[in-house]
Amino acid sequence: MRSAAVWRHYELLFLMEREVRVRFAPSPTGPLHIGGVRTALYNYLLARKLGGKMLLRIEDTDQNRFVPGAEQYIQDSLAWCGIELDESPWKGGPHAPYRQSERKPMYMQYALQLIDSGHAYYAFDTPEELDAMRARLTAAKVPNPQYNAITRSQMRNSTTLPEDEVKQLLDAGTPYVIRLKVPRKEEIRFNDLIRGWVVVHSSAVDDKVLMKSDGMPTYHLANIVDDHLMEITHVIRGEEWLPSAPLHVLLYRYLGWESTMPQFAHLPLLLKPDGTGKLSKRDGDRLGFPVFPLEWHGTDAETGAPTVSSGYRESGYLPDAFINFLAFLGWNPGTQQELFSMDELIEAFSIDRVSKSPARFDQHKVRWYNEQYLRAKPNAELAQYLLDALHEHGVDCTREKAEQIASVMKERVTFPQDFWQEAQYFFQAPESYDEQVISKKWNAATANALAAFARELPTAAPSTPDEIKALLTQVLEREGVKLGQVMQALRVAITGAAAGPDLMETMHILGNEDISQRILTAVERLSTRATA
RNA sequence: GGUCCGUUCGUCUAGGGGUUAGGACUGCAGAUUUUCAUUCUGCCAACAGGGGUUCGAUUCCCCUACGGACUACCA
Repeated sequence: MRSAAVWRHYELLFLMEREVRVRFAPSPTGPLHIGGVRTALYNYLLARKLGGKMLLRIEDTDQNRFVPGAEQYIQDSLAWCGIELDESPWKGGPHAPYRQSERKPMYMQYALQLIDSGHAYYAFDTPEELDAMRARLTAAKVPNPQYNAITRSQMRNSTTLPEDEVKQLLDAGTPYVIRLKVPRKEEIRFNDLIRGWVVVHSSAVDDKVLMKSDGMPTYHLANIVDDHLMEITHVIRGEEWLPSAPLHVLLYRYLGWESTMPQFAHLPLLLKPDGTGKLSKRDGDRLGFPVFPLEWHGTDAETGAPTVSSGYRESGYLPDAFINFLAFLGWNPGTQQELFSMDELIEAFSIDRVSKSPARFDQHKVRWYNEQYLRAKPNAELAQYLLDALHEHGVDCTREKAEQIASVMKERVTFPQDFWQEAQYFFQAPESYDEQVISKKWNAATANALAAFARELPTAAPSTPDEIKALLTQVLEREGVKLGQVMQALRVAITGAAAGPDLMETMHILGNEDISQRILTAVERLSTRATA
C-alpha cells in the first residue's frame, strides 16, 4: 500500500542523503512521441521539485536503428516543451560523454567483472543454434523457450566448454556474447514507487545478453552501468520496462551496487486514442491529430519515400497548454485546479500521485487547454500571430489594429492561426454574402435603412463602438425599423458571414469609411440581384 | 502460451468500509448576447462480474473476466 506520508518520507531521506538525479534516456531511432515527452516531463518535475538534477543520455547502443536527425529532434522537442536539462550530450556535464556509443570503452570491464565473479559467461552460439534451441523447446511444448539455467547447459558457452577451449575460441577471435547467469530459483523483489512491491521469480528471467558480438553493450548492461556512474537516484520510465526491472535489480546486486540502486517508478502507458495497445510512433496522422511534439520529416521504412508527421507545435498548440495536458495524463494534484504553469506543476508534483492505470488521449481536452492558454495571453502577443500571418500574405496592418482584432477574436479561436483565418474580412470587403441570412433577413426596408445609415456615417463620424450604435439606433428609429431586424443583414453586408464578434466593435475597427462603403456595395449588389 | 501490470461516468480523474460517489473535457438543454463563440446555470453519465471478511463493501482479500506490457546479440 502506498501512503503519501511514507513516500514523502522516502523523498526526504533521499534529499538528505544525496542529491536527486534523474535521467531521460531515449534512443535516437525516430521522433520522440508524446509518451516519451511525458516521461521526460515527470523526470523533470521530480528533479526540480526535489532540487535535484535532470540529465539526458542518448541510448544508441544499437547502431542498426540509428536514424539521422532523431537526436536533434529530441533536443528541439524538449526545448520547445520547456524541459530544461542540467546535463546532456549537447551541454556536457560532470559525467560526459552522454552518448552510450561514445562510452563504449567503459562497459566491457563491468561485463568482465561479472564473469570473474561467476555471474556472467561467454556464449558462442550462432543465431542458427539459438533458433534451433528455441525450435526444439517449442516442439517439446516448453511454455517459454529461453536461454536460462536449464538450457544453458546444452549450449556452447563457458559454463559447458572446457576452460582451454574457451580460451582458444576467444584467442581465435570467434564471435561471442556475454550473458548474465541468472540463478535458477530465486525471488527477485523491488519496491516500485508507483506500484509497490513487485515480485518476480528468477525462472521467468532469461540469461540476457549483456555484451553483443559487435562489442557494444545491450541496453540492460549499459543503462545499469551508466545510471550507477551518473549517480542516478530515481529511474522513472515507461511500464514497458517493468518486466526487465528484476533483471536490472540482479545486475545492481552482482555488480555490488545494490546499496545505491536507484528507486524505480514505472509510469502507466499512454494508450492509442482509438483501439487498444500502447501508443506507437506509427499511429501518427492516422488518428487525425498529432502524436509528436514537433513535425517530423522521415522516410517510409519499406518504400523509402519521404513522410511527414504532424506536430503539436506546427498545429498551433502552445507548449504550456501541451505540457499542462500531458502532465494530467497519469497524474493529478488531488485538487480541483486544472490549469498549471510549469512552475506550478513543479510545486504540485509528487510521484505518489501518479496513477497506476494507463491513460488514453482526449483530443477535445488538449484543444480546451489550448483555448485557455491562448485567452490568457495579452492582446499584444496575440496580435503578433496575426501580424506574422499578415506579413506572410503581404497584407499591411498597424499593430494597433491587429491588437484590436486580437482582442475581439480571442474568445473564439483555438489556435493562433485561427486569427488570420477568421479575420479575413477585416482586410478585405466580402465578395459573397451568406445566403441563408440574405434570404431570410434582407428586404427593401432593411436595405433602405442600412443605406441611410451608411450615408450618414462619414458626416456623423462616430468614434467609438457606442457612438456607432447610437447613430445606428437613431437612423433606424427614423426609418421605422427595429434594431433586431437589421443586425444580421448589417453583419452580412459588412463581413459576408452570419457569425462573428460583436458587430459594433467590428465596425469600429474597420472605420467609418470602410463600413459605409461596404454597406452601399452590399445594398447595390443585393438589390440588383433581387430584381434580376 | 508464460511472466508481470492494470480495471470508478464516453475520456482524464478525485475519493474511500456507512458519501446524494466529487471535479474537468465532451455531449445535451436553458439563460445572456445583434449572430456564432464566450460566459453562466442545469442535465445525461461510472465503482467489470462472482465469492468472501464485515452490522455494513464501490473501498480490504480471493477468484473470474477483460485490457495491456513484456517474452531479440531492439531500446
